[in-house]
Amino acid sequence: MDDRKDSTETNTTWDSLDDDAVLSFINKLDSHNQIKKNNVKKEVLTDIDTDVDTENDDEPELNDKPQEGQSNDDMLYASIRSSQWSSMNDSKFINYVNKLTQSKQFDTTIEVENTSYNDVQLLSSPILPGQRKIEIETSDNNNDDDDNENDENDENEELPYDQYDNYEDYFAEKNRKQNLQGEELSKFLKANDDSGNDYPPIFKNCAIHVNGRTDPDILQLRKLILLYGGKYVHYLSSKRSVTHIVAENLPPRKRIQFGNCKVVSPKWIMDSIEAKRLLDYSLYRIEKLNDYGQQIIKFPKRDIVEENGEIVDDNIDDIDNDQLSQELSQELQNTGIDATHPNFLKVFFSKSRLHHLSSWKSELRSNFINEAILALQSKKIPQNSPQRIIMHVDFDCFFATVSAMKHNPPIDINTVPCCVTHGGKSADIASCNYIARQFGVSNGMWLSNAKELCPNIVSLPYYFEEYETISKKFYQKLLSMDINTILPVSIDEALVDISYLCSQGDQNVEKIVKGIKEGLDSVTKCTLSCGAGRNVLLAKLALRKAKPNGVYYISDNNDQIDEFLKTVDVKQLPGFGKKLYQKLNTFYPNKEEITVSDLKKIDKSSLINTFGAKMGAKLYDYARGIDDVSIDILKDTDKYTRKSVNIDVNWGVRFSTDPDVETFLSRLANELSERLLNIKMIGTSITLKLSIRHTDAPIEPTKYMGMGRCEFTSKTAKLGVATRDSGVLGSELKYLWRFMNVEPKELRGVGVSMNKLTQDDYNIDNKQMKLNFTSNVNLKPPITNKSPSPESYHSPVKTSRSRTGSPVKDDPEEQIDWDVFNSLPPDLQLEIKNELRRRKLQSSPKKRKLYANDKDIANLLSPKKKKLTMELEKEQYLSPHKIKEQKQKNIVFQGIPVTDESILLKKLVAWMDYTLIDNNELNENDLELFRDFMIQILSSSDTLRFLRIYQTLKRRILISPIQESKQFNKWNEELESLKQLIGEQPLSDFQFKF
DNA sequence: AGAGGCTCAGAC
DNA sequence: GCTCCGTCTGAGCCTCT
Repeated sequence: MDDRKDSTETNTTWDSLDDDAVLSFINKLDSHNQIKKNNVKKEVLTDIDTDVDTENDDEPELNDKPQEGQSNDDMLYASIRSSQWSSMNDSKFINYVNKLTQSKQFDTTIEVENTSYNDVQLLSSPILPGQRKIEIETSDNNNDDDDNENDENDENEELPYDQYDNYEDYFAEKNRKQNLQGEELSKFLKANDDSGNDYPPIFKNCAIHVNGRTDPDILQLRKLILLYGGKYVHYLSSKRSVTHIVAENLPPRKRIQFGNCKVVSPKWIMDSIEAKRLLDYSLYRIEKLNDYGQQIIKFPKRDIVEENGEIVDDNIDDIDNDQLSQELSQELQNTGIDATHPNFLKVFFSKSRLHHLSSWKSELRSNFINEAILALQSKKIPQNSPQRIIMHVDFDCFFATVSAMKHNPPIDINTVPCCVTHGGKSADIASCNYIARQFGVSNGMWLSNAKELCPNIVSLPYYFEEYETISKKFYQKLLSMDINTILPVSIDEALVDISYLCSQGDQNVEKIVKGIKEGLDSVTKCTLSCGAGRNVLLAKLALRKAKPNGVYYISDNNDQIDEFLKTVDVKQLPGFGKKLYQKLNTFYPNKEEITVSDLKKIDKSSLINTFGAKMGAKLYDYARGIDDVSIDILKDTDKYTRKSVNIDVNWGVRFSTDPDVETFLSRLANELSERLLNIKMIGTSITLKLSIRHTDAPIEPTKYMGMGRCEFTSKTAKLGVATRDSGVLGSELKYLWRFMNVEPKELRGVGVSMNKLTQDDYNIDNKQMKLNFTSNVNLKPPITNKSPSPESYHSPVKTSRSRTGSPVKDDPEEQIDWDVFNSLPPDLQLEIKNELRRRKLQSSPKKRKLYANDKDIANLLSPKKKKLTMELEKEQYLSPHKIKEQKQKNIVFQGIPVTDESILLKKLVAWMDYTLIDNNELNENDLELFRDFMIQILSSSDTLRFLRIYQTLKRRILISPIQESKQFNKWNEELESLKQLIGEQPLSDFQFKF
């Protein structure tokens, strides 16, 4: 089975083969393996649904009714006990498992029991490759449990089920035998292991082996483990794939293949060559975190250095079992990798080309520009050249060139069509070379589409570090020249003022530019192109002409410029995209290609009418070759200071519940806070941007984990105080999320944006500031090492005027020392945040605008909307014979059917908060409507739902920061009377806790 | 008229 | 086997004051 891996690794250089050769090679191997497989009579259940055993005689009935107070595990085990599962054959068992696990009664989140490593008895150890052959005498002395043996032998090897009265006894006996085997193996290994390695316990009783990648089956597998009684699962994972899962305390059962997952016995592990290889592979790889950081077991005494330079901590005592279990269940919960994973952001950004592009750019804008300013100032280049010459220099298909060069073996960019992608059919092409472009391939295209156009195209991986390295050389080289100024455009592109250089020597601009290009070529070992002209516009247009691998200069002569512009397609103008083209098209409805000369014919006022004041004027100038944009970084420093910090995630966003989203928002807040810290800035305005699946778009877009067609919406909150405190940002984002009222399942993208930025210098100044809201919260002065001024104890809230010594109550400008804030206990923090919110809502009239949203509960509860609801409610009396479900659908509150429970609860909670926290009036009519609604639920015998709603509100009111107000009392009364309602119900078989 | 929020387009 | 569709800026248009 592993022959394939070996031969590919040792005998073949994959990279030298073209796609076809690789394919035929793989096919050969596959057919070879197929033959081998067919010689073995074995049940492989790859497609469970289609292979249903019709003989269901001994298949237990599934009890579909979940019972109150039982955990999922309880139910599973109860289900196992009550069934004769042990007497089933594999196919029946799997079938049964499937039914069980696919039925809705099992939550997908199953707690994994924690065990400490110390409690685990070392019964066996992994087998090192190339070591002596292992021979172990086992009690039943069967040697046929390896991969090639057949099922009937397996059957014989099993303990006879019928000899045992119950599962427990059978289990105990089987377990005893297994343990015996394990002990012997352990003894043997200990006796023969002279390596001095102290391996952690890996195998106890049984192992589940997942042969291949993480896939949707993993969830099923997780349940399977539970069904087998596995209490704790270790899993060893390599990059992107779980290769091995080892579960403790699995009751023995013969090997089972489940999809591509296997449950194997320890004996199999002992005997199987495949297992040894797997272990070897795992042991080697295990040191490396997989993409999502699910590194589980750390091996001591092994000095393996992580690829990206991080040295893995080898201390086995550091293993955090809680975290381990958590990560594991998280992994198994997710059928794919999506934004619910704790490490999603980190991994996602590390692989996102667009993110890299952006961070490189901002890095250049801050660090490089500063460096360049110093370098340029020290050079004292005369700025009084007779003519200004701007050069736009850019790598030819940068990513493709560098990836091809750094690939092993290197790809000849000039002969082989290639592109840079993550691989896969809907992977975006980040960059493709000019050979590929001849086939019609272009950047941004999906790989599958590119392959249709160019079947031989080679897909290269990203080498982000290499791009940076080469870019550095590029910029250093540019800086070393006598340039007037330089404006970095992106990692591979810069605008350079070469006026001074061109005024020296023989003053042949084209020759000078060519010299620069060749210098850059040789430094970077790539090819670049340069365009030059009297301004940025012309430089950019010239660059288009120069590409690839060339230079072009538009002479500084009005006639020649006009001549050049005539033929230029308007789409080449910088900033002129699809939408502007559509607008321009109204002037020339039938023209195929609109050129700049066509644009020039349109008078200025028409342009301004069509494109707006600024854009119209700009286009008017562009048509005449005029562009006065400056690239002088020495002069306009203000222009290059950051105005906003954004985080956008529009890939992998798949949430099912509000808490999922809120957790994610917290992570975004942390990330945002970190990024702000990096640039030492704070802000007063935060925006939440949501991408919501378009109603016409399919639930799952064609692009894997993509966003598909979406509608966009955003909402801004003013913070009232400049901060980057992640807690504040997080709760602000959650607050916005709540008010935007979006169904979590429909979310396809989330973005946050921090605006109104200022340099963070207040942090240094105000270490001593304290918090205190005298009315609500009694704060003890925090203990500080330094002795604060007496004043700071009494005026802990910093106001703009407090500096001058007269703190003013309720000043909206108040500022909080977040360091002090963070040192407070969480409950106090919460109180303070709520207090802040209350003040802000009252002090900032803009905030009210949130309530003007027509989705908001406050408006839904207005009389106009109420009528609508009444009409909806009337409908339900029209058809008395509807089935229960339909009847329930007609129980509606504010347009939300009771069946949309999560939306309903969200709305109710928002309503409650609106009245409690934000201290708005609780309308008597609204309350009545709500009461009617609850009574309807109760009379439809949907007591559980009634309870859930009740309990949600009850919990909410219990944690409400406002515990004493008119509204609070009203709500309390209302909930109390709802509670009474249940008491009147005839149904008494429910038990509830209030 | 000016300020500010939301949205969109465009660039890499 | 899928795949990493971010981030900044400026303009236009709207509403509120």
